[in-house]
Amino acid sequence: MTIEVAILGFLSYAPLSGYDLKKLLSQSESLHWSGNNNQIYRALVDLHEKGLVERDEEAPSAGPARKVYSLTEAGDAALRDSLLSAPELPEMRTPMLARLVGADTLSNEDLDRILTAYGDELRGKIWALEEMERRGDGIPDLGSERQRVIWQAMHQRAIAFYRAEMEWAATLRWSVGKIVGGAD
Amino acid sequence: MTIEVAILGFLSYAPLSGYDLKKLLSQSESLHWSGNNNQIYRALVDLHEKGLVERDEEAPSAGPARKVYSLTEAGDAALRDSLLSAPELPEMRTPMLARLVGADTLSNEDLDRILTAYGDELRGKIWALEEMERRGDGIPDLGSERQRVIWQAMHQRAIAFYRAEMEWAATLRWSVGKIVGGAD
DNA sequence: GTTGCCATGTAAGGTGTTACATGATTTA
DNA sequence: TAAATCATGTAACACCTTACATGGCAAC
Repeated sequence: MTIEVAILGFLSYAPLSGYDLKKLLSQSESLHWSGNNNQIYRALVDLHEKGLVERDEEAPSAGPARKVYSLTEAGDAALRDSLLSAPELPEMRTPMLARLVGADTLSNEDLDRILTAYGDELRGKIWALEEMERRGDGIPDLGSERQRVIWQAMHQRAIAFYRAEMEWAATLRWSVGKIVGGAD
Repeated sequence: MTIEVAILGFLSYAPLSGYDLKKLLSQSESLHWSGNNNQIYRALVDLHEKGLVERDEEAPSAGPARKVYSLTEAGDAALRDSLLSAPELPEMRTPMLARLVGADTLSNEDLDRILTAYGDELRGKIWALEEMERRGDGIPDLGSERQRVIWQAMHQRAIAFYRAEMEWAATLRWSVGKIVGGAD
């Protein structure tokens, strides 16, 4: 379970509440997590049952009750184990590719329009991510200098992914445009 | 539902059975589909109930029974609609990024080892995809010349994705190696 | 006094995977 | 005769998302 690894990772810096984790996870673009609660609170219950995290219930003098989680020794070991286990390959999910299966039903104009719209959408996303970077948003302020390099690289990876997709769409648009030379 | 779009797309070329579709879908790397049956046969039932496909049951003189599906007019319209609707952004799922959240618990050596192993894994994947390409595998033999350019581009996109990830891992390895200059 | 943030959780459902189950035909 | 391919389907479960539900505190 990939979210559990991320949670254990974050807890390796400091004890955190579910709410804290939710913010950290949804903040970070490259973790591409929707920000839903269901998953996180259930993952924490699960990790607690497995003895990988400890729960500390704060009875607050002011503000809402918080449950603060921290790594146990077993949790620390489990984190190391999953970091050192055989790496999993990444995957891309691009609905556009599924759409293009049926592209032969489209006129050249429509196909061009679609690829252009896709490129525009991607440009917007890239712009937003670059803007985040400029503001220092989306990059957790946790860990060593080495780790800060890693956070940066993760963010860069997300940007590069969208940029590659944008360039791919532009190239494809050019290729299919060239074939028919304006026919249709 | 992204798989339904792909199915409608394939059916726009010719009537096909569930088995045919299964082969086409799992063949194509960029559609990144596991090849499971559950999904596909249920999707076909679903599309049939919605009136988007027609089912033709072949009573065969030899061989097993086949149910051959073809697009209805409504199906054709639905396909066009989904192609022309607002494009969805792609996503990458990279478990490695989730792992790297906890990278600060690792020594420089271990981190280096992990990134190296990841790069090797990616290299293997890229090699396999390039091999497929050389053999003309993984690219459906369907549609116009324009469409063949699209199939090619889809395959190229998958390769480029893994290659970008491999280069990213190498760069990160170099960056973190530089920071500490061999310390630990 | 209403909006926004802190903080916890649940319900329902969509999407996808692995594995199971069956049986005929073709190829080595 | 054993293995691969053709062909259909089901069961169980993992993962992830949207939306719902509740309540206190802070700021404007």
